[in-house]
Amino acid sequence: MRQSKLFGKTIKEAAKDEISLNARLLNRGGFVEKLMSGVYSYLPLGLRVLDKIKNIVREEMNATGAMEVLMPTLQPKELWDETGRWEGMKDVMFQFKGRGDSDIGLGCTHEEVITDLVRKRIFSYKELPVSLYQIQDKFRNEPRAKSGLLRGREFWMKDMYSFHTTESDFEKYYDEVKLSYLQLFKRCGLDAKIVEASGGIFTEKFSHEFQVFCETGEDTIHYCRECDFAQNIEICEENVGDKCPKCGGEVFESKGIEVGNIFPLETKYSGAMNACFTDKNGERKPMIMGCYGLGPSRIMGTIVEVSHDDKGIIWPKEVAPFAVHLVALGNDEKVFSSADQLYDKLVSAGMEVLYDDREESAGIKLGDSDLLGIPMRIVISNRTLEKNSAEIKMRAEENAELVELDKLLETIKE
RNA sequence: CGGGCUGUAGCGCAGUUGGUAGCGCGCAUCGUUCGGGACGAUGAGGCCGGAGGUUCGAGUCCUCUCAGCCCGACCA
Repeated sequence: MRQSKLFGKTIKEAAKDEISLNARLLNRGGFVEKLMSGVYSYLPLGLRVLDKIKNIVREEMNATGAMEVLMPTLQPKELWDETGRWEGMKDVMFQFKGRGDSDIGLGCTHEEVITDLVRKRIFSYKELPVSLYQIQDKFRNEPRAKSGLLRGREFWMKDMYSFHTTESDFEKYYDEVKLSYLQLFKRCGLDAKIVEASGGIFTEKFSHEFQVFCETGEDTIHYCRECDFAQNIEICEENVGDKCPKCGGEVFESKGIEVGNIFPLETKYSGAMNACFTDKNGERKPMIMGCYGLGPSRIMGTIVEVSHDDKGIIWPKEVAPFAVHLVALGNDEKVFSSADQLYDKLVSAGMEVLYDDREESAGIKLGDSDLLGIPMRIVISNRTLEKNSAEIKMRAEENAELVELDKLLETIKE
């Protein structure tokens, strides 16, 4: 991609009413643009990042044996009346009239729809277990949208639902998804910790949150550094400094951003909606369910919160909008023709390259490059051409190295 | 939903006791620059968030309203 053609250029000063760091950097870099409170457009750069995150999520969910589906955003009141949640969720769900007197809601979660889908298609224990997920825009009329991409009214969510014949089969899958989540967060450059939390309206049991420790998080976690004990303070009985109930170590506190949350649903929805299967003995039983949520757009914001410096974003390799930022410095024909050639070579070698071919000053280009946070930067200038070399810099590493142009491709491919 | 702050050019801001709107950045054109947000010149760009009121006259005063941000409450 030639930067001169890229829609969404950088801006120097962020809008003053964007206080949150992720929103400021993403807005300045031309990744997102706010339309209204909690509602953002994704520009080409931002969409690339979002898509990379979604694809990581896809790969990891598929690896658990789950299958991707896509359910509607428009949903009829009648379905939600089966669980009583049309009334129960009217504060958070956008609800309005369709044709005639029909009531329609915008999807804020999909338990009702998925349960309806599965009860229409699955009848026997032979067809279970099954796990289905979707990656979709969700709508919630948040009382207070805030913190840029972290809490929006329209946002991206991956929601997965699994259906099982037995509690033990469910538990086995639930644990598998836990590991899968840890793996996908790691690939996104996030160090997420599993935290026990309230089951909310879903379950009497604990749910499990995936928390990224970060000062700007809105959750507070009590945890032990010696073992894996960690609880959201909304359910935690231990205070800071108390003994860890699991290993006797000390309890610490941290703020956290909840990037994922998984729940044992048991038969709450299958029971209410009559989603049953026939077992070996010919008995009809409600399916045992789990649900597994995470937010790709919130992950994107979280990455920025935890991975940046004073000059801009530092994208982890797997989610970066481009692998390489090729920057031509100095508006000199020789520089541009060399950079053009290198760009063509890199692209034909399959590299994802953003090529800054703009006629801008060195300061602007390098500053923008810092802001955009692409992991590897290759600089071509008169200075480097004299040495028949390019300067390669990894983001967040101070020292740049000079590499001969001819050997550059091999260097990058490693 | 309570509390606080803010709405003036695309963005950041100034605008005095009420007298008819300005600066910086950005944008356009020209010239000089070219490894850390260079410089000069010229130019375009405004329903002062909206409605009502006070006044000879409102960006400025009053009332209402809408929007955004922050702190709470909420968070399926």
